[in-house]
Amino acid sequence: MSSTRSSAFELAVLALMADAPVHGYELRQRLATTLGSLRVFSYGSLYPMLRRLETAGLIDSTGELPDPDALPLSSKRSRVVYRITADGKERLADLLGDTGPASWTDDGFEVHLAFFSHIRPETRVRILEGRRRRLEERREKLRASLARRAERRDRIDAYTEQLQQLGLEATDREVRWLEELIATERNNSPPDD
Amino acid sequence: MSSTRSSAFELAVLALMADAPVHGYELRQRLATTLGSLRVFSYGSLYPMLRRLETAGLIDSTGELPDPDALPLSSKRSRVVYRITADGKERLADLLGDTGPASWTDDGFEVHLAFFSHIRPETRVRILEGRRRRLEERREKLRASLARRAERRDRIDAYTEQLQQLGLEATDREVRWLEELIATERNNSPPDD
DNA sequence: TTCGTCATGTAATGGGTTACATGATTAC
DNA sequence: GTAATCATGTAACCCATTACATGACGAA
Repeated sequence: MSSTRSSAFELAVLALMADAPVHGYELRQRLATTLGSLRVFSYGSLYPMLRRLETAGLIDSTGELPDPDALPLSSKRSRVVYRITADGKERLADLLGDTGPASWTDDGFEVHLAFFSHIRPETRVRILEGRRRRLEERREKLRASLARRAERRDRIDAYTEQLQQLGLEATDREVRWLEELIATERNNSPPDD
Repeated sequence: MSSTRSSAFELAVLALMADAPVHGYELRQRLATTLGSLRVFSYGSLYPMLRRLETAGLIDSTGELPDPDALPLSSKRSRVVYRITADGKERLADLLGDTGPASWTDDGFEVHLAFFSHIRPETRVRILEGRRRRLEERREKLRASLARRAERRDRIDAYTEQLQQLGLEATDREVRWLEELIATERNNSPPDD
């Protein structure tokens, strides 16, 4: 219910807050480094989002000071520090476990992956497989389209065909990439490390 | 001036209309087939867009009947048929020639490519090179990020690293794809055919 | 003292979607 | 006659961005 699909954003915020309490400004920096250029959120969307989350009881800002000591930037600047609540943690778990109806263009998967370490291994495999299924569907559509073109039953532009060819290769590569990740995951170890 | 970045949409509409007069409903079908799943526009955005274009004098709807004869679906259904104006053609030429500040995530390039046959060969090369430059920048950023990680100066998630690795490969492949297209274009012939 | 950056927010705008409303025509 | 699809539109909403407004603090 009420799953307003800014959920990737919400997921990222809650996940970062689950590690440690943060204030808005810091949160944005961390989002930028964690998500890379996957997605950049402006303050104009971040602060209203924090409001929403607090109203929903998923985070709260009552405790004002984040780290009393051991802080090099010990400043008394006005900050609003948020921490995740019990409800928020539940919501986070839901979001993390949800593969969603996400189409292959959604950055939902990428954001998910950025917080994969927060997820139980079985769930990880489920999510990876979901992504693979969607990519396989796309791959089939592209193959079908290219095949129709080859049979001259369809008239698409030569440039569009090149684009589809590139898309097909990329999709195929990502499917194989996912299969490697799934295999590694089933082997019970995260990639690398 | 006033380049409200729904220009990819505008470009597609004007380009299709430059081929032949169309009405809104048909336009949407054609957009869907021409652009594939690149981008799908709903009527809720298409009809207002047609209004805007007409107000701007880029298209006009005075001539109501598109094809008096030679029409299998000869129906008297109420239609508003639009044709491109002289101003509209000018605008289209501008849009087609513009590579824009488009970031690598923009679908502007893909839409452009879908109408590449409308563009003069030299301009095509310019656009392809622009895209290549942006991709090369992205490639360098990804390489730098991965290198930092390798030197342990940066701590990014293992999954994120995998994602960056995939992104790097995809970017690299697209650069090479572009180089082939550019070479073919310099050879003065469109790909395939 | 002035500039950068920390820090929080609001208002206006952009660019789109879904759902709704309406009705004619065609195929079964 | 009834369902699909052709055809045009509007209203409500969603999600996010840019630009603006404000102000404190630290460093040059």
